[in-house]
Amino acid sequence: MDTRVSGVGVIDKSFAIIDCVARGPRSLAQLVEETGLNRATVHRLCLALEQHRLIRRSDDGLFALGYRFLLLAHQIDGLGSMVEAARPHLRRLTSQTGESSQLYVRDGDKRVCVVVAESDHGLRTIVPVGARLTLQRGSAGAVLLNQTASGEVVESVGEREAGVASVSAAVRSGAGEVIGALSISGPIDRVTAAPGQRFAKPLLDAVSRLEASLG
Amino acid sequence: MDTRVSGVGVIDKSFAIIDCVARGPRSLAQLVEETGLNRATVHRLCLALEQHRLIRRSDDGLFALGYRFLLLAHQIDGLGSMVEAARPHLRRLTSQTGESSQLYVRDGDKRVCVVVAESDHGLRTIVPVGARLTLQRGSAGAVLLNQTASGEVVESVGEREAGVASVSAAVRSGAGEVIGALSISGPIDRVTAAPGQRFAKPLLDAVSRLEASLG
DNA sequence: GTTGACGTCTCAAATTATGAGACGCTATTC
DNA sequence: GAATAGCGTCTCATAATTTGAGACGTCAAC
Repeated sequence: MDTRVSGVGVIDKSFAIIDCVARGPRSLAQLVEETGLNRATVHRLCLALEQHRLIRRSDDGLFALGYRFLLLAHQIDGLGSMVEAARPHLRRLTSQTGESSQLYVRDGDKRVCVVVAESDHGLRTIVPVGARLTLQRGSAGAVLLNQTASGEVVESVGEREAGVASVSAAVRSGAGEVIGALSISGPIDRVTAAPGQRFAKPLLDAVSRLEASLG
Repeated sequence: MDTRVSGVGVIDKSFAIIDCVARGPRSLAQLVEETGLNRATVHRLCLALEQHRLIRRSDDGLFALGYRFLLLAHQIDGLGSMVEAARPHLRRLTSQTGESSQLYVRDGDKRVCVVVAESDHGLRTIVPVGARLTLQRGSAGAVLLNQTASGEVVESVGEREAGVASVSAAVRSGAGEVIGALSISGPIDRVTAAPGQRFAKPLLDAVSRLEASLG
């Protein structure tokens, strides 16, 4: 595995190791094999990452992700409170519509899913928290590119993934800037080719309530 | 600031920078001042961390925590599903008892708070998600040290923090090993000096339901 | 117009990180 | 029971990376 990402070798190698461990607990030997790094190097970097609580040792000696990531995730500026505030609104929206809902924020030229409420259907769109998707396709992307007016929704049908349709609306701060996109998504067969028409009202209601609870 | 933690200089310096940024967005100059590192070094490490999406640049040019921590937090082995499963149980427990509840997991000689449901009281115990506390004091610590039997609760009064009392019970896996501690906590004035007597039943009920929903 | 502080960049020098190989332990095989 | 293989851990001479002084451009303040 070519571990070069940034040109700072130790950071590149360390996060190559962390990426392996993020897929599940692994032995030192497995990390050596998967990263292609020298065994002494992997060992030394694992010890250092362990001291920083980015990696931990499970009872059977395997290396696993450390809990420090949990704390760091909650320290992302402004995200913690937004996520906590948004969760009940997404649950309620999914309960009302019967379809999964997601909240996205913009990260450079991508969007990141930060809250998810999944529907009970056996067939449902799965977007895990932390997933990074393009801004170029999907209704949430257009919303986060600031291409909508307040009170307006965007729908997309089969843009990001075949058979899936979605509708999104912007979540704005008190100052009016777009801070997130709230989406409803599901299979076209169920949400129809006009999810905007079908879900605009509950979606915009949820946006209004979320904006109110953010202050 | 002495950045040495593990002896691997680049990791130590990088996480000194990340710790500063975790306290809120900062300029390069502020990071130089707070870490005591050379400006060129901070700049170079910030660019590398940015490429790894551990740091991002906000609109006004400040360095902020990157969203990759959100994804990594959700990839901590087994934690994501446990946290999702636990959340409604903690909300319900807090609703029933009127006091805040928390779920802890063990991390070496510490415990980490992974789910929180806060009560509505103006006076309530605040334990943020990600907080790391000792195993030596507090009811959850004793539980995670595997010092309790199934169906038993542990209470503590003023041990970890003056004026606060808590009661905890072990959450066990299907194989019977302790995987977490569910706690109720609040001011002594309200939860009394015998929180175990007062809350054992709803706490153990919540534990049973949580264990059932974990599989 | 001048000055100071900021972020960005370069590259010679300084320092750290690397990795080959040794070691001890444990499980497996004969 | 002995031999072997593979694991994790550790050392240190060498290789490679990282560092940081200083130059540069930009912008705001005076």
